[in-house]
Amino acid sequence: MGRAPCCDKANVKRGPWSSDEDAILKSYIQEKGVGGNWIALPQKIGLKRCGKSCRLRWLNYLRPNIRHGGFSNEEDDIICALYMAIGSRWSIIAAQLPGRTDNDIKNYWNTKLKKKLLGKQRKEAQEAARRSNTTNYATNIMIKSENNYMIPEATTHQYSYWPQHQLPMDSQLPAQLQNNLMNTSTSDLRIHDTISPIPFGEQLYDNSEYTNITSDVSNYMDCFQLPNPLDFQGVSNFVVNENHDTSVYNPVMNTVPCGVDKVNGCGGNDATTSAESTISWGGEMNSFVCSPVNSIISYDVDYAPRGMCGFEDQQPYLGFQY
DNA sequence: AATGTCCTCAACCGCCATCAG
DNA sequence: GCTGATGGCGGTTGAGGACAT
Repeated sequence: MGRAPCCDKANVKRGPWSSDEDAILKSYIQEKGVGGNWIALPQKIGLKRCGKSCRLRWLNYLRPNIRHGGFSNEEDDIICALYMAIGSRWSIIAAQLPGRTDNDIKNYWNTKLKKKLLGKQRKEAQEAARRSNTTNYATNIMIKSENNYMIPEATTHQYSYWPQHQLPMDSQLPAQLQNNLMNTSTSDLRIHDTISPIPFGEQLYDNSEYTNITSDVSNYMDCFQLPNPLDFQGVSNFVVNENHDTSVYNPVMNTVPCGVDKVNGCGGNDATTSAESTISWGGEMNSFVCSPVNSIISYDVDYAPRGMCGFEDQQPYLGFQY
């Protein structure tokens, strides 16, 4: 037996709101507030609407200071960066864009931004294919470009994307890691010893229950104003960039903290957590870490998202450092 | 002008989390 | 701890407008 509906569907009006209905709802809420009960509200003010519908109408349209349409390039960047980091958690993304609603951002992404980025990616992929001197650091390395987001097309219903940048091999990459990367085949790179020690991280792989990195993860979560760090209960195996000041996280400045995924029991249905499905893992991932965007190294082992480090079948993916 | 197709976005649906009793 | 009510959210739908033929 399913749940009882929140309202009597036969006796509620559906479809677009009239200006009269808007006026009634708006004036009441502005004067008296919601009163903590959306379900009871429509009856109280004489609207033949479902309480949920009232709530949606208020939040997405009638609420003061709502902006519609006309997304700026800066907003595009923020949406892209956040989508990249946390996936389709529109409410969190909306919280970073004053005046924008999650519904608006979701619509904007689905109808425009995704296509825009895909188109750009196709173009760049074609250009890159023409360049015979493209440098591959690994057999599955992604095509590089400058300062652009890219969306892997071989994803399912959602897209991941990642800004692509030239690997700063000469100056920023620690010498040992440079050697490891240049002298190691792709398959070897899946052995975590190859990329150990991690220059900035504390612990690449530890199958123990938790690590002291969990608190750092919580800090990252705070950056995104995630309401409940326990969503990420079980997170461990994290590489944390100690030089990355989470307090100044700014998508526009290309500093992306990390995303997380549940660690244990990641397979099967559990593998469809928001972050994971969004990023479209190729395999079962235990965790991942994003490095600052402007110094990504792009590997794509088993379709792992680029510029990240993860674990599959208890084996770490290759790294991403700079 | 008529028709078909595509696009946009407001609104709905259903699931999950939270909370009170 | 259990249950039902409610809130919150992401995915999806479909009406209507824009555009193409």
